[in-house]
Amino acid sequence: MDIKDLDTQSFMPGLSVDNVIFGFHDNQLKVLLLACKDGKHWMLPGGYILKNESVDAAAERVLFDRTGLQKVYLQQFNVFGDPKRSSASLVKGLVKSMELDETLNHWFLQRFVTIGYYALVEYEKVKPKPDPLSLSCDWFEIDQIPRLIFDHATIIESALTAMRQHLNFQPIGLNLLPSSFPLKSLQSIYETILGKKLDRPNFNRKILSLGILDKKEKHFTGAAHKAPFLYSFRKKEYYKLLKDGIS
Amino acid sequence: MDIKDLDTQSFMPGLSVDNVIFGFHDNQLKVLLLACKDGKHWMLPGGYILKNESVDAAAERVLFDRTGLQKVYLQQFNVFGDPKRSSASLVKGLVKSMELDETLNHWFLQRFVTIGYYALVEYEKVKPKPDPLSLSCDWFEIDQIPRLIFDHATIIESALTAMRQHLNFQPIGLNLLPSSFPLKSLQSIYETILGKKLDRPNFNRKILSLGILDKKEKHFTGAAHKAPFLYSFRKKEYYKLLKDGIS
DNA sequence: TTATATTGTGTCAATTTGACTCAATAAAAT
DNA sequence: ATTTTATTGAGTCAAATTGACACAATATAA
Repeated sequence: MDIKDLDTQSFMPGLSVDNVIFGFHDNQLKVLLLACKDGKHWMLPGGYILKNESVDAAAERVLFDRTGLQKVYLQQFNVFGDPKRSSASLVKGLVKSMELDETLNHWFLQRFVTIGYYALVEYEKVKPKPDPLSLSCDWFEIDQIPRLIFDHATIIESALTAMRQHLNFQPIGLNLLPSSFPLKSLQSIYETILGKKLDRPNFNRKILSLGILDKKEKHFTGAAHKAPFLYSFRKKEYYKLLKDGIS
Repeated sequence: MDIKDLDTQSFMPGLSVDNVIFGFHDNQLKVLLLACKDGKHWMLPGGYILKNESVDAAAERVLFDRTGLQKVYLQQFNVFGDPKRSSASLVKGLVKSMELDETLNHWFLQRFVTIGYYALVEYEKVKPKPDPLSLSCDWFEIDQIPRLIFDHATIIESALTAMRQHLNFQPIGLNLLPSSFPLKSLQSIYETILGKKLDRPNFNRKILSLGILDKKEKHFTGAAHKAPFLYSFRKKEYYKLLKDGIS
């Protein structure tokens, strides 16, 4: 997005998209956030919808602009349409800190309905880029989220709930893990999303029975224990399951 | 909605809600549709969002205006945001048939992103009321849907898919059936939504094990077979399951 | 050589599911 | 009055799945 486009009527008024971008690193689920220029708040990577652009394409564009990634799992999950979701006083502070042309104020001060998406991306492949309205772009552990603007904390909560439900009838992990990985990493993702510990033998049995994994070579981590086997996703079978649903 | 409000800037531009309202009658799942004034198309009950109204509230208002019902299950399920979802030529025909003031044309000719909701309502309680833009309001069997405008057929398909998935971890039926009903009616709802036949003994066992039903008196239908027992939902337990999810 | 941590396999009972059978019964047909 | 028909609801049983463990294998550190 280019700020100067805001007053040239390039975007649909009153509508935005916000992406909850999940990555996985150090056996932790992380979320990508942007630092507001007021130095006090963080926010979700979001943006507006071009007049001739589909809403899905806008979400993909925002994802690409912040991460450089394309063609990853990006799922619309909820619309946040409360007229009071952004407080006027906070917006005014933010707009002031952005030092924008006065004529742009009316854009930011309007009411926005935002469409929430969540994305699953490979942490290592992301090159976080702040947008023109923010100072920096960084990963945060899911249970150490800083102070967020508006209802963005609610949006993240809601994304987690949606993922938790999708997990029941969709495979997960292909866009979240590197091309090969130990089973334990996949289990940790499930545990973090579900918010509970899983029994390893039972998890392995279950996930292997889906027929979406290929066993590869052993991986010597240097740690003082048996080396785990690495696995990779069988993409064709994975996408088939994603489409048709589990069981 | 009052048509004259359209040019007084009462509504959020470019945004609408569309409700897929499901009812159940004659062992058939039905959808409530409105007849367009062009005499050729039908459409979903939809509307616009007041400047100071939440999106959910707008969907509730549309539902109430068409059915007279409030406080029923109404679930947001998807946003339809393709810029080409409404064809300009069709819109022009529709606007012409509505014989509106010329100044309103710009409202209908703009691009709309619509937020899809589906509702489950008790068929017998609905008093279908056409809106100011339509000729009539009627129920249609789910597999006998007439020609619809725009992407409304896709929206109905998508609502069914969403329901099918929700069925896996949510109870269903409370707002779709009268206060007491035979188990077979509930089974028929499940069968219609899932699009497949279910084994009666197994269905009964499963649904009764949820602990959300109270057995009531026998109901003599006048048919030449054993009279079925009626059941009613235990509302407290039903809503708890709706909130927490099944299993 | 032993200790430690973690992996992958194996077991087994409990639970759930799928595919059936069958007796009960409300009304119509004889 | 008796038989027939259609449908309900209970019961059975093997197969599949799940949950809760035990345990052997093994990569490195002590």
